[in-house]
Amino acid sequence: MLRTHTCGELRTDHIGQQATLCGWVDTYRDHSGILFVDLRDRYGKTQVVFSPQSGPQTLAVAKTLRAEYVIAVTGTVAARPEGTENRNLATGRIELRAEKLEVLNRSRTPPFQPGAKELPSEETRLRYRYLDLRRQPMQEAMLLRHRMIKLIRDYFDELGFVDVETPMLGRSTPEGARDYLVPSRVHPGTFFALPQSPQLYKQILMIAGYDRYVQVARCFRDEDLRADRQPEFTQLDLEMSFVQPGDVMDVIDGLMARLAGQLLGLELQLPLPRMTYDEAMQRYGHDAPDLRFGLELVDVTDVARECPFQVFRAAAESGGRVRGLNAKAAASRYSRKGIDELTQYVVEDFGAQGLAWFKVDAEGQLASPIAKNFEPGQLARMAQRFDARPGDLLLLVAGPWDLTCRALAGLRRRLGRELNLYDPKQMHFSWIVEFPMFAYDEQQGGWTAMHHPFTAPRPQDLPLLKDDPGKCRAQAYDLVINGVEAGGGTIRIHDTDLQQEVFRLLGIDAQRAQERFGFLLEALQYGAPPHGGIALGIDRLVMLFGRLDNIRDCIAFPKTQRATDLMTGAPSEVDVAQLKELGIRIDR
RNA sequence: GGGGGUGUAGCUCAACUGGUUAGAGUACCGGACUGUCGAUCCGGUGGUUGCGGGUUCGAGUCCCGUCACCCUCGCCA
Repeated sequence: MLRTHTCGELRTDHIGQQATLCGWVDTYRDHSGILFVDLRDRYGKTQVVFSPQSGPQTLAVAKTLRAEYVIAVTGTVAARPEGTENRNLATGRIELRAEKLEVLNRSRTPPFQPGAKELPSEETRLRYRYLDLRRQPMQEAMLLRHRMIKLIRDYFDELGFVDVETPMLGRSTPEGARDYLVPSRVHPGTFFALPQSPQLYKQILMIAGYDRYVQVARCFRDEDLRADRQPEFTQLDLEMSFVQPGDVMDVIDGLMARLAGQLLGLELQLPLPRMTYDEAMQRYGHDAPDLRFGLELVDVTDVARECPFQVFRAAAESGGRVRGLNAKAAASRYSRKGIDELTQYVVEDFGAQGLAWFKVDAEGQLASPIAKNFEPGQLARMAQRFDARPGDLLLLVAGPWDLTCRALAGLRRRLGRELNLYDPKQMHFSWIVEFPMFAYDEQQGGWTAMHHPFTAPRPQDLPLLKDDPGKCRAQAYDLVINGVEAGGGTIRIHDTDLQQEVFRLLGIDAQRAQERFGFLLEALQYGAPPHGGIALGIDRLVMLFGRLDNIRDCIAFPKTQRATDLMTGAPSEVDVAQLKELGIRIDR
């Protein structure tokens, strides 16, 4: 090693010792006769002092040092003179009195300094990612990620899980997300697809008898990005044989308890709370509700049906709902203009017709421009239903069930943030269970799988497959942390006949099923054990545990929202020769 | 595909309703300084106001188009 210690290591115990440090020049303070350099590596910072005692040659070279130069300094560890200690620095009681300096590498003037307070634009950070990754917050995020994955691997190893790698080059399955395709040179005109998840492979592993499988697996989905979504992401993927939903959830409960304990010092109460999908939609309008705060939805469709207010009555009479929420004590917080903004939000983002509102006056009466459209008794019933108290603000949306869910869930999330209804440091873990098997696709006019087509229905719902698929519930469970879907899983179908029946319901005819999933259908006929599993988004977990608000901040080399890499310039055009070899011609 | 935000010096930002030569901090360059730690002090360099077009006597500012980045709806089995 070129160094004897790291830049975060030296303490008063080392006083008098010779030491050699290597690192980057974080800052330098040149006083002509004496010169200070804060030398930085990922372990910390140490002050190096160059003075006439360092020798004229060394001092002269030190004067040429600039930000981000890489140097090796040898010297004596010394106590700082009284009164010059730096309490903000772990190494602040000592300094290295330089005797020898070697410039290992110079740096161009960096576009930004990793130690600076002001953060450059994210564009600049991504363009010069190697500089950004030198920043302490990024190094902490990378370290947190490393520690989390280490804990995960240890945990599953203790439980007897086997880590098996599955292929990155697989078969395209147009169901679900768009695939990233990889052309085959050997078979021109054909393509591999990068995995959206190792779903089918892990089921095959169960059939192969591996019993408990785990993998930290890279996955790819060619869909539009979000603050918590990358085209390339990492899943904790696992599968178990001979299990029921509770068995999988118990394993994850244990993992979450360990991660929360080891990484955050939080003790989780197990089992984690479990709520059905129906209850979540009823109470929060969302299948991944943020349960750090209440603000539950209230249904007043029955009142709306009788009231003269046309907007409400029409919604109620056409099978829709009128629901709303009570922003406690928020009437003064939102002016007319503020409410207009909320209205614009639900209208533009969720397609609501509008946002009805009431402010609760000092007498507990509902006041609003639309109040005249209601009879006093109806207003009183609504006030009671919302538990309206003076100073409250009631916000209501009328429309089809799923629209009221989406709009009010969005509104609830927004109000939770704007009204500081929760402590940002708080963590809430819960399960949402018993999802519907199918969702009806209005455009295509048919059933689609809510999770994926290999999901097993609840045994008691089997008759519903034929009679009323919409009511059929799956053996499915999602882990929700702070309103973020951290992962989801299901018990799988292990019976060929049932699998074929589900395919039929989804409009996947026998021939297509055979083409795409024939290998699975075949494998199911060779002694498939009952099995199920789950996949958790590791990037999201790191984001949540690190209290980051952006998934890019916990990925070393992330993509932009347009799925490009600003550092490498990927994706890029390729040589005509490469295309020719693959039998591909670009049409544009 | 839709909605919104941002784009001015290497970086972070400013520039009232359109009006003189587009400013500040920082970085950078030069000078001074032997105990600083966001060092300080003096001086200096640095601009295609993302790009293209238009309106106007005059555009960083207004209009149209376009590009990039971010947030979001759709999408993400």
